[in-house]
Order: sequence, then structure tokens, then C-alpha cells
Amino acid sequence: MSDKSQIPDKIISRLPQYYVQLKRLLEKDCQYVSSEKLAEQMELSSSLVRRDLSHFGSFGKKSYGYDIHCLHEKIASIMGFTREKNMIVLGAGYLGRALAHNDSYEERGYQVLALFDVDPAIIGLEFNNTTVLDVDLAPEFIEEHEVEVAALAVPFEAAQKMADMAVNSGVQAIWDFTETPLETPQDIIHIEQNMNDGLCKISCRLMDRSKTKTQ
Amino acid sequence: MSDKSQIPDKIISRLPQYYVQLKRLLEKDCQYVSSEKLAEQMELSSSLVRRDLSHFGSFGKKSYGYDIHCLHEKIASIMGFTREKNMIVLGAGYLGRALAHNDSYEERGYQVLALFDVDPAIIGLEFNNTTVLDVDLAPEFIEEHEVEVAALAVPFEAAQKMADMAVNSGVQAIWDFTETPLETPQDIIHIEQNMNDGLCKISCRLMDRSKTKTQ
DNA sequence: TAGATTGTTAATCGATTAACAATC
DNA sequence: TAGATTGTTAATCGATTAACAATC
Repeated sequence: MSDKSQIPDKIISRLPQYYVQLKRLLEKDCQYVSSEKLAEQMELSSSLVRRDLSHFGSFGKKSYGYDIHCLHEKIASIMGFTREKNMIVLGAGYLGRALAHNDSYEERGYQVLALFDVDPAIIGLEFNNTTVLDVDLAPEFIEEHEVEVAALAVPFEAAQKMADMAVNSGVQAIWDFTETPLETPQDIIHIEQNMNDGLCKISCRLMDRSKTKTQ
Repeated sequence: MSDKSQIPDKIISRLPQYYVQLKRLLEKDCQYVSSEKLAEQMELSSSLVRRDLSHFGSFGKKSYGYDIHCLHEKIASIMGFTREKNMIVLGAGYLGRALAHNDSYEERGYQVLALFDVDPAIIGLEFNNTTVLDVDLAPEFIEEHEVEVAALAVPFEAAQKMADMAVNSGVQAIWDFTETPLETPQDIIHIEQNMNDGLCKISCRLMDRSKTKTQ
């Protein structure tokens, strides 16, 4: 609750980038990296890198740079990768199946325990080593396995109902792939993974381009 | 090329939101909406709404508000929804199959013409009315059908190769679902749909929360 | 010691908000 | 006319950058 725990949102959004870059350097067996070099890799200014990193304490060694190993671990711990988090996927359509497996889950401390669906035809099947269970079993499953995160990959008609179910069963966070505005309690972490926004950006830019061409 | 065509990035990122909200009001048969009301729906300030919208000209009518129909159309046209865009999906795994169909493609002017994969076992299959073709046919297909956008849903080992292929064949934009840093020419629109960032944000927030609890 | 690089303070830049004259 | 609401200008806020003293 101290001010220290309040990392500005802008920095939080750069944290995964720092993490990936540091991991890269680690694999190259580097020991120290300067803010200048890190900035160059990330297309940021070195000033910003130093300012960002200074939020987490003094990791830099003057005239050497930053201890890569140390910083990498620190960032992993700030992002909570060291904490095991149980996750389920609601909806076992193609997207749900895709979400059931991801190379980075393990590194980030996530474990997908099960897929859930209403369709009897796919209940019992296994995708990427994850079994599809009947969605009616979900509430009990969430409680029993202390599931913290639910990925929501159901059709939009079912979205609100499923979200409510997950929240009422004790889930802390919803990783939301539906494109519907969803009502969730204020204390629930609700991350919208809105893919349509990506599409909009693309067509926006294509538009700019064709305009330029015509002129 | 004029200054007018340069809509600030921050506004562009709010455009899809405006679009969705206006669509909603349109369905409710509303004719005018005030900046105050629109702002409330979007959890923005009315000042910002007016400022944003003033970039596109004077749509507001003093003492009435904004003509919803008019504004909705204008924003659709700015985002290039009125322009038909051909798209292909590279990689016909679960994610690729999920990307082959999306309720909003049509409204936004996108059409998915085909899926591509290397696996002979799935070449020829159809998912959501879209056929899987041999990836070797992709270059010719892209040229012939004037494909502008390639969704990249291949394993990370193949990512760079596939991106290069798409770019060399004439694609304008890459909608990138790989979690690998990809090299693309400067004049190519490259949108990273990085899902891991969403996961990072979730664990970050969960971390904050458990910290608070302990204190 | 001279050179490199941090951590931090002050300056700058850009985006949001408040305020209000114009006007329907 | 009185009330509502825009479009825009000035004020504020927050984030980034430049600069530099501290120090390894």
C-alpha cells in the first residue's frame, strides 16, 4: 500500500519488453549492460531506461552498467512470474484450444488446468494435453483448484454469463477474448485482449497510405 | 500528406471505441448524442471527446450534440472500413483456424481468402468455410488475389521466413501473433498482437494485490 | 588519473482538462 | 429569450528527455 508499490502504468507496460531483452542478453552470457545499449535494442532513450529502472532500486553500477542477471530476476519477481498461478480456459473452440497451450506459460508461472465447454461432442477430448470438461463442473473446479485466472474464449452470447460464473466461483482475473463490453466487479482484474483493435489499426494505416498515393 | 491526414496515435487508438459506442446508439434509434453522454459511456471526459471529434471537422450541432449516423459513417471511413481488404492466414493450427473466422471482419471490410500450412495432413481441409492450401502456393496466391494483409499464426521457428515470404509477395501489412521479434521493412505495417503482454499485466496486478493483503 | 555510466534534477514536450465565448 | 452544447483557447498535468554531479 506504500507509494513504492504503485508502479506507473506506462512502466508496467514496458516491463515485459525489458524482461525479454534481458533474457536475450542472458543467453548471450553477458554480465552487464548499459542503459545506452539496452535503450538502443528497445528503441527507447537511455534516459528513459535509467528512469524506469530506478523505480526498482539501484541496480546499476556506475561505469559498468546494470547486472543483467540480477535485473532480470528482479523484473520477473515484480511481474509475479515466480508465483504459481492456476488458469482455466472457458470455451474449447479453436481459440480456446490455442490458448490451452503456450510456450511462455511455464516461464511466467501459469498453469492451464482444464478447458471447459458446453458441447457434449467435445467434452472429454484432449487438446495439447488439456482435457475438455463440462462447463457445469467449472464452479466446483475453480474453488477446489484455487484457479486465479480464467481465459474467456466463448461466443459473445455466453460471455457475460460465463464471466459471472467465474467471478462468483472465486476467480481473480479474467483474460477476455470476447469482443463484447463485459460487466465485472471493480475488484476483479479484467484484461481485454481485443484483437479487433489490431485490425482497426491496420486498416487505418492502409487508409493513410492509399491517401498518400492518390495525392 | 497534409497535416490533416496525420491523426495522432492516441486518437487512432480511441477510434474503434467511438465506433462501437456510436453503433450501439444507432441500434437504439438515437439521432443525436452529446459529448457529455458519449464521454460517460466511454469513461472519458467530455472535453476530450469534443477535442477528438473536432479533428474530423465540425459534426456537432450546438445545443443538440453530434449526429450519430453521420459521425459513425465518418469514423468508419477514416478507419478504412469502407475499403475491401483481402487477407490470408498463415498457419492453420488452432490459432489460425480461430482467425479464419471472426464476426467483425465483414463490417470492417476484411475478407479471409485462405489458410496456408505446411502439414499435408490438413492441406485441403476446410475450417469455417476457409480452405487450407499448401504454403508453397502462397506467393502466387498473394499476387493473384491482391492480398493486402497476412495474419501470422505459425510456430516461432517459421515466423521470420513466412513474414519475408509474405512481404516479398506484395503483402502490405502483417498481423503478427508470433511472440518473436520480427524484422520487417519500414514501409510494411507490422502490428504485433502480443498476447503475453496481457498475461504479464495480469500477474503484475495479482502481485500488487497479494502484496496489499500481506501488509 | 581519465573515462564511463549511473541516478536524479530541471527543462521540454505532448496530451488532457477546464473554461468560456459563440450559437443553435 | 433562456438553456444547452459545441469548438477552441489557455491552464494543467504527466511523461519523456537533456544535462550533469556523483562515483566506480
